[in-house]
Amino acid sequence: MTLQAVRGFKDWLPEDCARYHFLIELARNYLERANFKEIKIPILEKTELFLRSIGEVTDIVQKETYTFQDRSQEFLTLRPEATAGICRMIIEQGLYVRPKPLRFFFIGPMFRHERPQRGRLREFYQIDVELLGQLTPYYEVELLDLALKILRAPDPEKNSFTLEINSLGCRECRPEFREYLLSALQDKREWLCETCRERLNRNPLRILDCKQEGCRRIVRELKPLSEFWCVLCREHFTELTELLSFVGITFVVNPYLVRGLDYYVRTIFEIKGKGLGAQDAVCAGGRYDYLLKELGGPDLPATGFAIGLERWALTLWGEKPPQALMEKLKPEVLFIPLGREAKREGLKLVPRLREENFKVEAFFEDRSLKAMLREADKLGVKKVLILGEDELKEGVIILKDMEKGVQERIKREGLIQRLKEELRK
RNA sequence: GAGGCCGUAGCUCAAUGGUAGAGCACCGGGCUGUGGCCCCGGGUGUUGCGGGUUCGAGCCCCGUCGGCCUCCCCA
Repeated sequence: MTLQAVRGFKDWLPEDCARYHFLIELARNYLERANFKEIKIPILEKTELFLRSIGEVTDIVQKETYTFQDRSQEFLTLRPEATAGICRMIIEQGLYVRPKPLRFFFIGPMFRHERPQRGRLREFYQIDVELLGQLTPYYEVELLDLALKILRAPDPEKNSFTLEINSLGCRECRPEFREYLLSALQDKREWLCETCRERLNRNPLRILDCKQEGCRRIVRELKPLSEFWCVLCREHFTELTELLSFVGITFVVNPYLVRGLDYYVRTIFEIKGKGLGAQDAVCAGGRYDYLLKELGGPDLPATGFAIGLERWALTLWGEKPPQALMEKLKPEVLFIPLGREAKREGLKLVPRLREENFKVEAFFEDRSLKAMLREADKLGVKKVLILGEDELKEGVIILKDMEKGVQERIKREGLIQRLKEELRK
């Protein structure tokens, strides 16, 4: 192979467009009914935006993003996520003065320079949903319900998604837990795995969801994060879980669910899909009450989630899209002209049929009727129109039903009416 | 970024270090105004790429690119 796509970047074949567009349209439909407004943000942002939003753990930006300098030596980054860009937009465009809550959603590709594996590409699509305002737990439940409804909508019978939630506490109480973590783990340092020893310095919360059995044993001995919640955080979480039960949402409280970044507070969640291997979070989200202010905007609490489009499709259908979706790719009508005059006629007839909203393929090649009918068969087309010299003379056209295998010579004037009757039942 | 497995035709996969194959797909014909079924014919290939070992490499070694799996990271 002399030339190939960049690693981790995937082509979308017609079949891929069919299934991804189906999911995107479905999500868009749900979001718009919940009064979320679609927005678009640029694919490139100044690197500084991500440095400031991701904060302390700056090596994430350096190691995991596509960052480069443009011709004027400015550092730019292909967006690795949507939240930072949307916050920048809200501040820059003054959207925060609009009636609260603000409800926005964005659909587009994100870029992360990570090692590709199943369900993890370097270019991948997210459906990103953000809700900003004075956020009571009611809003959070509304949002969780919406996320689950969207994910389950393509196949409501099948329960392929499970919701996990946790609370990280707030600025008042989380530092206390962090202190406790550091001191409690200090004397157990040597039993932690190598990466967790590194995490002690860089990102201690992450030790909670380490996958090594040794670390997990140690973590289970610790006092849980929930013991450190302040009164407000405790009340918030209690009300949240009570409301989730009230509306009948099944969930698992995972006390070891954490986020790597500092701006997350209180409620965080993940929705995991079945059959995805190690990368099984189809949807992840949480509150980021401090982010807008940290980026120089107003003090506006916020929460949101992002659905990974490719993972969503993988959970629903695996590698192969369902047959019903593929049917939409097939044309309804195929025009086969025999001879020069018939081709000329076709140039008028075919667009006319398309104006009537039929999906029409047309062959303008010099091939045998047999060969073209063979193609028609492969296309899966329902009706074939054959126009030859005899038909031209008589002002008729052959309408062939490919499923029944029967054909009929009908008057040209009656063609559209006839197709409507047969295809628009 | 670390480790492991893998890479042969469009696809799925065979081939002790000794002449690269099968099924499906595809192309041509039987059949220049009638599809599917059938029959006949065609292998369509830089064995990912580059080097090395060997009389001889798809197979062994090194490098590289890509895929998958686990870790890292996961905004």
